[in-house]
Amino acid sequence: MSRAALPPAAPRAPLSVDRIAEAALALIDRDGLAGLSMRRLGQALGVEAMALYHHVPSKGRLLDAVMDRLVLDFDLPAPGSMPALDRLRHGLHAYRQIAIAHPHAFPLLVGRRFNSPGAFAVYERLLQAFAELGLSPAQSARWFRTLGYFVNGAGMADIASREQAPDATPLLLQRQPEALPFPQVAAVAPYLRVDRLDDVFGFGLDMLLQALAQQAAQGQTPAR
Amino acid sequence: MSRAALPPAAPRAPLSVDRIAEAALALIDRDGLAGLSMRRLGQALGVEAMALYHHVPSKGRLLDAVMDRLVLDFDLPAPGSMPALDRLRHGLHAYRQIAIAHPHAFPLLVGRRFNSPGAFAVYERLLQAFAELGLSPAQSARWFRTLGYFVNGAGMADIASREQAPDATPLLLQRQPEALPFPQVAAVAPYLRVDRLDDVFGFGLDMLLQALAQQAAQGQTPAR
DNA sequence: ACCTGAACACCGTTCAAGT
DNA sequence: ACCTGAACACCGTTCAAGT
Repeated sequence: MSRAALPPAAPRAPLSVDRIAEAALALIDRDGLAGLSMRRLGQALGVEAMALYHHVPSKGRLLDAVMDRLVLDFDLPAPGSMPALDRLRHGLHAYRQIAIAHPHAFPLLVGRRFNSPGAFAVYERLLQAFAELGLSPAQSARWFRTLGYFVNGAGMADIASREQAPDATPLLLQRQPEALPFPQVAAVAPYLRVDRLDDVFGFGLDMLLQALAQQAAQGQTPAR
Repeated sequence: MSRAALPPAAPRAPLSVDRIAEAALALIDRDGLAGLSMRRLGQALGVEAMALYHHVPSKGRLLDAVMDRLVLDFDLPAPGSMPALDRLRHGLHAYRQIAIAHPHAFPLLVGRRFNSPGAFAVYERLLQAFAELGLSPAQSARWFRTLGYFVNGAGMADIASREQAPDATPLLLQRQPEALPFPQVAAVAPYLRVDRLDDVFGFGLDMLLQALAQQAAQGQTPAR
């Protein structure tokens, strides 16, 4: 019924927040957010569920730890490595890849407040790029949020479009869009398909970064 | 223990999907998404939980019905009422208000696929505005998604920034930002506060609608 | 210090039964 | 046709106990 005890020569690695978070992410990736329970996580780690509470005070804080783990995949180039605008473009594409690589975990980044030191380190790099472009703190805040809104919304849409949840509504859009009583929707539907999501993301991001560059140039060379 | 039976003169209103969805939304608004259970919803409707399954096949489909109810608040002006760009601006501001009015339910709109007839009717109106501006179907799809990413991301950030969930991480940003070891974050933090969210949303939306107008004008008057 | 095991107050959903 | 009640297989978390 239970597995044979390991020999003392290979003792079980001790629990730690990092090890727990890593296992939690793996479980979420495999079974979805709803598939993560303290009991199943304990099982995956070879331990009773209640043992986890010695390292993590609640499931909420465990999810925060998973976010900290996730943000490590946010590959935002360091200042000096390339021009600021390229760093932003590269970084935001990498951020979207988190949504694609971890579709069940990504909503945590969007829906939960994220104020850990690791998160702040990423924010700092983003804001360095804005400052390098000559934006004021007020303008930096606006662009920080605007770009964040875009990439978070894009990631969520990527997930909602791709995911075939067992209770999801049927995908009316993917087949026979011409049968719909909505002519505009029917005409546009082919361009809303999942295989166009890369194109759309690149388009929207370029649109925003162009406007950002334009505004930065204006700020450095005041009109008149 | 149980409430007295109502007299036959005032028979309990019969259940219906709409009545169930309305009660579910009220429950979500009051107690959060996690506070919605079939048992508690039944209780709110004066009925056993299992009675709900005669009108709704699963909790997933119930959530779809709540989305259908929510989208009724999406006040997107009809064609002819005002210029296309103003309709878009008005509609997208109204959409954000859904996030602010129903912070616990809004994530459903962002995270779940939304292909009901009511949703298509809204999509149709949005796409009519793009067509009126002279966008091709391919361009309409790009702008439809780009604007959708922005408003969905903005709504989620509005919620995450405001909500004081019991297990949320502390709000390092709101107080003593100058104590952080991240100079750029410290400088920008005052402009990231909750009381600046209206300003940020207006800014980002204007940025996007400007780019959209610019592109529409180019499309109608081919260069050279 | 770290982990276990029982218990509490919940879940969504199935099923057989009532009217 | 519509609703009930018991049951099944789960939850997060508390608490007292073990080592």
